[in-house]
Amino acid sequence: MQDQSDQSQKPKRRRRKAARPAEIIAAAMALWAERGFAATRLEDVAAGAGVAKGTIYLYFASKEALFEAAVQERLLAVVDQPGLQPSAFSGSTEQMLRRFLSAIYGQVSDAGLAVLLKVLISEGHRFPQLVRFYHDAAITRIIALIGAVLRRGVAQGDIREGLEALDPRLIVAPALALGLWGMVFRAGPPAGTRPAPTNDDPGDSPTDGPVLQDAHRYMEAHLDLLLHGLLRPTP
Amino acid sequence: MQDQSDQSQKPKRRRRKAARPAEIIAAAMALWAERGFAATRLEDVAAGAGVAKGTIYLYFASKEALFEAAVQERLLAVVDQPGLQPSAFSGSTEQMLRRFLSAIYGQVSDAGLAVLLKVLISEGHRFPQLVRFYHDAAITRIIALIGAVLRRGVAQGDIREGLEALDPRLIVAPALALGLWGMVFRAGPPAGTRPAPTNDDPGDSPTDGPVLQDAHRYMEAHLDLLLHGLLRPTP
DNA sequence: TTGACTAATGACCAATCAGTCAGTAAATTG
DNA sequence: CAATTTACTGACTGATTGGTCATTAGTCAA
Repeated sequence: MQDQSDQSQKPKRRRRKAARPAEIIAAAMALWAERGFAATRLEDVAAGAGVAKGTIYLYFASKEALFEAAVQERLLAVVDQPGLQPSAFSGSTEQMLRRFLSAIYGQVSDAGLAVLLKVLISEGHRFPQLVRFYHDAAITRIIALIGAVLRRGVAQGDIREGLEALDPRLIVAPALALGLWGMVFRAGPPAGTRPAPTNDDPGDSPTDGPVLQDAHRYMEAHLDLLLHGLLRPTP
Repeated sequence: MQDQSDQSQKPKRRRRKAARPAEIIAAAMALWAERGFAATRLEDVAAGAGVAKGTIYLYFASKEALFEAAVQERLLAVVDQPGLQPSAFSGSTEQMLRRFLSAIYGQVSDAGLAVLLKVLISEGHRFPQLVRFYHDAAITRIIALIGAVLRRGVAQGDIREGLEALDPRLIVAPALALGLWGMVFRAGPPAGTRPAPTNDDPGDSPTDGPVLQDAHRYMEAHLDLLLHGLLRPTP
């Protein structure tokens, strides 16, 4: 224990009404990322945010409401990303796609969005209205954006005809998959949790390295694959 | 289910040691699919399987063990899929890829695998050894398979040079994304965002598994995108 | 300084649920 | 047809945790 004999600073409680909600959401998301939604106790969220459990209920009506608030807050940030604005429609198809994918990968490799995705995937049934909101606010918008990029590319003569109607999910899928991959395989057990400390094989499979590091390379490969496909140009 | 109205009048209990485990796993997976792992009570699993809760513990040591058994059983079935055997290495790149993707989509659009994926994504932290098993038994193998297809395609002159080292996850990602998409949005919002459904083209894949109609079109688009990319061939 | 207001607390409550086990009844054996 | 075995049952329990609320204390206007 450090001394707090100093009479003045550091009161045990502080009233910071404005800052609490964001802090609580941040703490909650950090815990959801590592333990999942159901397994995260509200008491731990409180501890992480430096408040007591009751305080959470001053700002959020329930555990579900806390998650809904997190999605709301986070999703708007995603959609307002500069690379996902209509201003992204300019230049060559490659430029448009690169701008778009950069924005998407930026969000997806950020832990924040991946956490919400993870919870939505596993616990979505509990939040039907939230799934709907997510669908309307994010999915629909992103899909429309990709559709626009495709249509513009075709109009410009860059993209093969007929691909205006390509399912836009095919374009984003690798980015989503990368984010989820990171959540599932990121740094297995922290070596303290498992009672079996048998130092196994080096486990340096080339495919599950540090995700953040080669996310950029992955994205470049993704872009190249999108643009040119696998086949080599016929002479 | 038919009830046997034979000489014996339907005893309240029946002893069917051999059939219980599979029935329990099936009931559990059905519930996990709709409610998730944590939210599924063992009592409901028991009801779904037509047994009492205690019976589950005759066959599985714990709730976790039940999930592990489900993964084990299901994963081996996936990997033993004919399209995922070394015999898939023959013919043109398009043939190889089509065979491979058919197998993958067949598994992914089957509810069984998607459920396990869903639980692994959300609850993976609880099953580190299971994540490892999954990684070793399925991921590594599938990734190696794709790597082989790529290398062979390059050797045959079909695939652009340099793509031997393409991250194989880029190839499977759209399939996984489709499976998860189905889990999150199934019975969700109506597809107002999808392009016009041009329904025709009876799914006449000869040896494919049961791929749903929508998934089939998605897969064909995926394959086309993989092979040719977006750009139109330069004249 | 004081009093009023209210943010913040944490002990407590009630509900949930994984896991247990003494007992029951279906099969099997002699 | 007992006697024996064992698959099966379901009421029970102990631990966990979402949510409550009477109490405490930080803040500020008068």
